[in-house]
Amino acid sequence: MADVARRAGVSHQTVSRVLNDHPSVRPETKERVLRAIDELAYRRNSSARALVTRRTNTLGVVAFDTTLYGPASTLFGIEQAAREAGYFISIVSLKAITSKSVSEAFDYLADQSVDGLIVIATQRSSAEALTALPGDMPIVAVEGGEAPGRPVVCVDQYAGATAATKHLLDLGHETVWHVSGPLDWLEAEARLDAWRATLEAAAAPVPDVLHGDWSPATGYQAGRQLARRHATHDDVTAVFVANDQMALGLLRAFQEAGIQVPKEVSIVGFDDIPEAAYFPPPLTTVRQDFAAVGRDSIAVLLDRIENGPSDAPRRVVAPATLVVRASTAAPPTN
Amino acid sequence: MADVARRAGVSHQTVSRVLNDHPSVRPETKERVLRAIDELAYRRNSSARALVTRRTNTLGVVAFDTTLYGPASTLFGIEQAAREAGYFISIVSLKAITSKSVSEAFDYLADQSVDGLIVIATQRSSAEALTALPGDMPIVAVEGGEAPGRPVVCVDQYAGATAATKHLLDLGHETVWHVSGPLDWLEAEARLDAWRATLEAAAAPVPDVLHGDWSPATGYQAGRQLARRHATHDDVTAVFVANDQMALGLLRAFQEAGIQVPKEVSIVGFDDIPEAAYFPPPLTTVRQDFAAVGRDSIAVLLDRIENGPSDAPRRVVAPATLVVRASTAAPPTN
DNA sequence: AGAATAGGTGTGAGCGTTAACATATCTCTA
DNA sequence: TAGAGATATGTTAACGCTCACACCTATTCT
Repeated sequence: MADVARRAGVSHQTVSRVLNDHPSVRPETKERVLRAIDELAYRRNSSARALVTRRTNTLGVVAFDTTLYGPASTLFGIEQAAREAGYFISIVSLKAITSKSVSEAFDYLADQSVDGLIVIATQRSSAEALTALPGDMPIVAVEGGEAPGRPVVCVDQYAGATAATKHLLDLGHETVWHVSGPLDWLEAEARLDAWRATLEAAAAPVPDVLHGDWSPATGYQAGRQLARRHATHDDVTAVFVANDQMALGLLRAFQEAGIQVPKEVSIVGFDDIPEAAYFPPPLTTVRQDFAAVGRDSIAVLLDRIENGPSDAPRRVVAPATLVVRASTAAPPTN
Repeated sequence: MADVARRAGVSHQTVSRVLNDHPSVRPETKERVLRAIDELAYRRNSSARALVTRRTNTLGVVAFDTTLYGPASTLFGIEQAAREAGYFISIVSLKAITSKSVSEAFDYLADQSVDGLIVIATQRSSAEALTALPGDMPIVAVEGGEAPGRPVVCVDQYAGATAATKHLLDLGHETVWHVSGPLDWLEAEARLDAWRATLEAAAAPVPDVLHGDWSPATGYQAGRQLARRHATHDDVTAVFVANDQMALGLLRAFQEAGIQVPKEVSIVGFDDIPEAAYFPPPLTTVRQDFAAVGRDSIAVLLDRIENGPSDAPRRVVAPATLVVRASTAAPPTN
């Protein structure tokens, strides 16, 4: 910086002013400084800057299983939004979410002096871990349920699951079965709750819930169970599956059992992964607006960083929309 | 730090020594300092440290379309390995890879003073952009072809594609068709080359190549073309598809055309995405060891950072293994 | 015309850490 | 027991930047 100042014939402070767009620098001087910067390929030292401003311009993100479509998309959205806002993103991708691993991740990122933290708190345990974190760092929970005192940004799981269930009821199905995700996931719980509430509101019977772990394998198992039931009873005509991957497993199990979708049984998934449109048959599912989640979470976090903690607990909800394809139809008329 | 020193009754330098595991500190003193650190919940300022050591302990990663399974998995592997090595990871996820966007990403990360850079250079253009980057920063290319002068870490695409093609030939197929990825992707090119070379080595005819863009949609289109060919000619019995998502599109097209897999036509994919085992039918495919790629790329990069640029251009290759499932069988005997 | 104001620029200090050197204490050997 | 060497600790000076303030020049107002 001293070199630049010398070359431009000004003081280091003026160089600093140019770098920070300070208003009171003569255009001519500014021009001269910029030229010097360019000629010397000068780059300001971010560490020195961070040392004095006490701001690293870096945001930490704690995520879990980022190879799944949902988390990966959320992460992507966050990264885009952060970069647009001029912030760097430092990521910790956890293999398991426990109170311990989350607080380790917190320590790790705090050591890096991040300005704020986004925790993709998909699981109940992580939402709990969140409340245990020191309170002086701005934190936003993404997909977290009620993290007391922390702002939360999430997709409207409830509305999405309601739309899915309602779609099936509206087609004329007596009731809708449900294959849920692991119940320690808040999303799984929200989808389950919405499904049940929608059935109850329609005075439809509420069948037993089948449980999976998001994987196609468990969807397949659930599918086999439902196929057996289909063979003996006659009341399985519609299934709302908590994500697309499990829905794929279900489709496979039904195919093996000779059950036609959607002629005999209708299926709705959740996520709208890129493959969903090419499932056999193309899957009716619920699409989540991950880009909006990314934008909103960054916006809320930056607000917290700049204006300090707000008293009003915020909860920002991104839309989820039903995408109707070929896996749903009216029930068979016996 | 001064507070800690005062509380422990030592100088700030001794505190620094304890923090950096300097050998010559009396255990008793160390104990006292550690207690003071703990009591005051002291955290060393990473910016100040970076300022004087000229090391930020941060690695930059430039990636592209991180919602795809491959890049997301690679990223995950890199993050795990970096954290294990005590480094932070700062990510830039590009929407498009051009020479311009890569060099912008470089500037962005250079402004953050990263100690080194990993570029997931899946596309030819990014591999080229790589060579244009300033030479004073340690850089490792992941999945890049020959980035002159830069070390490269990649999956053995060639061996994987060879195994896939050979598997089909060994089953008795006269030849193997190929649906490639976009040819500006180095992986697509390597898989194509390996496929062609394997056919030629076996003196099998080399059919025209069909082209897709990795998406199920283009796989579907390719599948329709092949289904038409299947109806008129009789020479489509085996297809090697450059990734699993396109293979899904193919399966769908074949199903619509009434072509049975694997009875009439065998299909092999590439990637082994989690869904692949539940495709109709379960897909024979090639699995890539992304964790190894992550580990290796970090290892090579840290080597460069610590020992300076080496004269020997390195190329580290991670294994790809064929996973045989139910989408491949011997050709029909007419 | 003189004073008040605003715009443009320079000076010095300090952010919290580590490196280099200086100093004090201990241990071992001749 | 003296003195060399190792061990343990303290002192001072950077690292490269921004902040607070001081200063100087124009311009405007009374």
